[in-house]
Amino acid sequence: MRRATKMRETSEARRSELIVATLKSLRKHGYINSTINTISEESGLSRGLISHYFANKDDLLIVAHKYYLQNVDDFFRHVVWSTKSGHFGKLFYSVSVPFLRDTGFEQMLVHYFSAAWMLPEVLRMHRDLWGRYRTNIQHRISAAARERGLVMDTRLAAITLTQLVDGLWLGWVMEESYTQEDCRMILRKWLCEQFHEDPEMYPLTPDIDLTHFETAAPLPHIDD
Amino acid sequence: MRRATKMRETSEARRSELIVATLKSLRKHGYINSTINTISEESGLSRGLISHYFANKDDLLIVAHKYYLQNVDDFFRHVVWSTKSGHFGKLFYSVSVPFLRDTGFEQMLVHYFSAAWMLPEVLRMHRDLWGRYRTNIQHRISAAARERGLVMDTRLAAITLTQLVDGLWLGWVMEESYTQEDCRMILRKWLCEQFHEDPEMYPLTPDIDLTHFETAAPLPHIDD
Amino acid sequence: MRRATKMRETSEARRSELIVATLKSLRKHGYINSTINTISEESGLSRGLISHYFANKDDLLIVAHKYYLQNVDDFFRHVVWSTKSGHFGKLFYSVSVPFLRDTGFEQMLVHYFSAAWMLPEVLRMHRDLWGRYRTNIQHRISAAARERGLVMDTRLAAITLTQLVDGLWLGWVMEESYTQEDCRMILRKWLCEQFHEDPEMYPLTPDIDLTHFETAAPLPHIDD
Amino acid sequence: MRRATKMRETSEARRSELIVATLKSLRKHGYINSTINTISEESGLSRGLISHYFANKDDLLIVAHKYYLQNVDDFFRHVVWSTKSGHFGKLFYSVSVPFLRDTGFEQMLVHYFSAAWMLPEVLRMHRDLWGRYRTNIQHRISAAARERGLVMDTRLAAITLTQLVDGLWLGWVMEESYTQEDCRMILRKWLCEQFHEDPEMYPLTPDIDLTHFETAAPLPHIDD
DNA sequence: GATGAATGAGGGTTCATTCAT
DNA sequence: AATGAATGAACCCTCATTCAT
Repeated sequence: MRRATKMRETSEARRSELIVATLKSLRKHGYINSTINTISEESGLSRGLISHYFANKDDLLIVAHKYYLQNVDDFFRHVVWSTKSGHFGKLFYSVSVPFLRDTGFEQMLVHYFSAAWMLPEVLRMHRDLWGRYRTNIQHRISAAARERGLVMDTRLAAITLTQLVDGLWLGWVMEESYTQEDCRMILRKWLCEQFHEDPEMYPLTPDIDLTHFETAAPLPHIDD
Repeated sequence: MRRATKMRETSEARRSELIVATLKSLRKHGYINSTINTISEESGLSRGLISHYFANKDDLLIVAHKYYLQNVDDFFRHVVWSTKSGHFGKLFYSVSVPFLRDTGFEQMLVHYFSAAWMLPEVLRMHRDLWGRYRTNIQHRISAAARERGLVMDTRLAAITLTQLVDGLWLGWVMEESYTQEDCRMILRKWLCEQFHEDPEMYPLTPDIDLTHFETAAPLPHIDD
Repeated sequence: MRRATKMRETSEARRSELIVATLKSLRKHGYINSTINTISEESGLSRGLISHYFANKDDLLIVAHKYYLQNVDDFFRHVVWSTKSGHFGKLFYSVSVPFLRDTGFEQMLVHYFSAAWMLPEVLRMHRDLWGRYRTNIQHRISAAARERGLVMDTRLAAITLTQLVDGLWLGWVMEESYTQEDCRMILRKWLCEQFHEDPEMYPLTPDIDLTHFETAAPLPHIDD
Repeated sequence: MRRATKMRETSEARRSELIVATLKSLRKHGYINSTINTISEESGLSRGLISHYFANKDDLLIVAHKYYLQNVDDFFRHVVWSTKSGHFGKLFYSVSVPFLRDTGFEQMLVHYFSAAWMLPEVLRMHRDLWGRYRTNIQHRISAAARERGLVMDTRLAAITLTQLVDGLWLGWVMEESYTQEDCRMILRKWLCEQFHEDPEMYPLTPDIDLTHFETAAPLPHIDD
C-alpha cells in the first residue's frame, strides 16, 4: 500500500511535470508550434510517455488549460480572501487580479481563445469560468450598491466591469503600450465613479503577499 | 492593351476569390485547421493556384487579414462620416462600430490574435491599426471635452474606451451571453457619464445605411 | 512564300533562343534546378512557348544537348582543318581541342553524363559521338604510325589517348587543381613518347583563330 | 546497458539499411529520380523513418556518398596492403583498383559528379579524396623513380596517371565499349614505359583475394 | 504565334500516434 | 513505467503541362 501510494504520487508528479512542460512549450513556441516533441523536450521525458498519461495531444492541451485556469482562480481567491477591506475594496482588488502579477503565461491565453473553437471542452471551460467570475462580480456590485443605497443595473454594470478588465488585459498582452498600473488605475476610476468613492482611499496595490498562495496548480518561475 | 487590362482584372478577381475563401476557411475551420486544401476547396480553385497568386500560405494569411482589416476600417469610416451629429455623437457611434453589424467573421479575429505571435507582420498590422484607432478616439475625446470645458486624462480615457470596446467585443464573441445592443448601451452610458450627456438624446442605432458602404474589400454574405 | 520563309526563320530563331536559354539555365542553375521557369526567364519568352516548340522538357534537354555537341564537334573540325601540319600535328591538336577554349559550359556536360542514364537518347548521342571521335583518333594514330614505320596496338592506343583526354577534362572540371595548359602538355608528352617526336617542335597552342569558326550552333558569350 | 547497446546497434543497422537502400535507388533510378519514396521502397521501411535518422534528403545523400567512398577507399587500402611487391608493383595495382571489381555501383558515381554542383559537401568530399589519391600516387611515382634513378616531373606524371585512370573509368562506365582488362593493360603499358619495366613481370590481376576485405561500409551484392 | 492562368501529381518534411522492448 | 523506433497521413510547395484567350 505504501508502494501504491508512492506510485500514485509519482504518477501524479509525472502528470504535473508534463502539464507544466506543456504550458512552458505553449509559452515559448506558441500554440501551433507546440508539438509532442517540444513538450517532451521541455519536460525531459520521452514522447511516448505522454500517451501513457493522456489520451492524446488535445487531452493534454485541455488538461493543461484547466491547470492554468486553476492557478488563475486560486490566485483570485487568494487576493480576495487576503484583502482586508469592505465590499468595495474587495471588489476593486478582485477585478485588479489580472494586473497584480506577471506570470509570463498571459499571452498563452490568447492561443486558447483561438483553440476554444476547435476544442469544445476548452470553450466550455472558458464560458464556465468567465460566467462564474461575472456572477461573482455582479454579486459584489450588488452588495456595494446596497451598502451605499445606490440603484443600478447590476447586470450591465457587471458586464461593463468584467469586459473592461478583459479588454484591458487583451490590449496589454497584444499591444504592450500601457502598463498594468494603468489598468488598475482605470478600474479604480470607473469603480469610484460608480460608487462615489475616493480613489485616494484605495492604493493601487493591495497590502498582501502576491507571490505566495495556496494552489494545487503552481506555475513555474520564468526568467527570460 | 484591352486584353492586358482584362487579364489583370481577372487576376485581381482571382486573388480576391482566394482571399475571401481564406477568410471563409478561417471562419469555418479556425487557424490551425485552415490548410491549403480547405482554402482551395472553399474557393473551388486548385491548390496550385494559391502559389500562383501568393508567395506562400503565410503570405496569403497576412494578405487576407489585411483585407479583413481594410473592410473593418472602411466600415468605421463609413459610420463616422455618414453620421450627422456633433463631436460627441460621432465619438459614440465610432466606438459602437463593432456592434453595428454581424458579418459572421468576428470569431476569426480571435484566431488572428493567436496567429499574430507566429506571424510578426500580423502583429505589426494589429498594433498599427489598434494604435491608430486609439489615437483617433483620443482626439475625439479631447475635442468633446474641450467643447464642454471638461478636463480629463485623455490618454487613460482613450485606453478605457477602446479597451472597453475590445473587452465587450471579446466577451460577445467568446461567450455569446449578451447582445450587441447591450454593448452599445454600455458604451453610451460610460460616454454620457464622462461628458454629462443625456443618453436619451443618442439613439443606440445611428440613422444611416449600415449594409452598403464603399470598400475595396467586400465581405461575402454568410448564411449558416 | 516570302512570308512563309520569314515565318520559318522566325520560328527557327525562337527555337534557337530557347535552346541557348536552356544551356544558360543548365550552366547557371545546374541540371535539377533548371526548370521550365528558369529557362523561360533566361530566354525572356513565356513558359507556354516551350511546349509550342518542343514536345516536352526532356525533348528540349535532348535537343539542347545535341546543339551543344554540335558546337563541340564543329570546333573540333575547325581546329583539325585549320591546323597546317602533318598527321602527327593534327593528331596532337585534335586531342587538345577540349583544352583550347573555355566556353563556360564544360561543367554542364557532367550533368548530361548523369542524365544520360535517364534519357536513353542522350546516352545514344554520347556513345555515338564518343565512338566516332575514338575511331577518328584511331585512324590518325594509324596514319602517324604508318608514316614512321611504327607498329602499335592502335585500338588500345586510341582508348588510351581519348580516355586520357576525358580524364584530364573531368579532373579539370571537377577539381580545378590544374590548368588547360597542363593538359595539353601531358597530351603532347604522351604523343611524342609514342611517336618519338620532339615536343619542342609542337607549340602548345596552334597558330589558328580559336574564337571564330563556322557552326550552326553558336554558344553565347558568358561573362560572369 | 545491454539494452542500450542493443538498441544502438539496431539503430546503426537501420541507418545502414537506409544508406544502402539509397545507393541502390541512386543506382537504379539515378539522382533526380531518386526520391524519398524510391528509397523507402528500396529499403522496405517507411518514408517517415528517413527523417528519423537523417536531417533531410540531402543529408542522406551526402552520408550515402561518404559511405560509398569509404568502401572504395577501404578496397584501395586492401589492394595496396595485400599486394606483395615493390614500389612499382604497388603503384601499378593501386591505380588498377577501379578495374579489379565490378560492384554495380560505378554508374552511380556519375550521378554524384553531377550532384556535387548542387551539394557543396559532396564536391568537397570529392576534391578531398581525389586530391589525397593523387598525392598518394605522386609519392609512389617519386619512390619508384628514385629507385631507378629516373628524373621526371612527378606532378605532371601523377596528373597523367590519375586522370588516365579516371578517363578509362568514365569511358568504361559510359560507353561499355572496352573491358576492365583493357584498362589494366593500358595502365601497365604506360607505367612500364615510364619506368622501363617489363610488362610480363606484372600480371594484370594481383594474386590476392579481391572479394573479401575489411570495411565498415560493405556494399550489397547486386544481381540484376 | 504567343501568353500565362490553371491544374494536379508528386516532391520533401512534420508530427501525433502506436507498439515492441 | 518508460522508451524511442516506426508508421503513415497530412502538411506546404514545386513544377511540367494544358488550354482558353
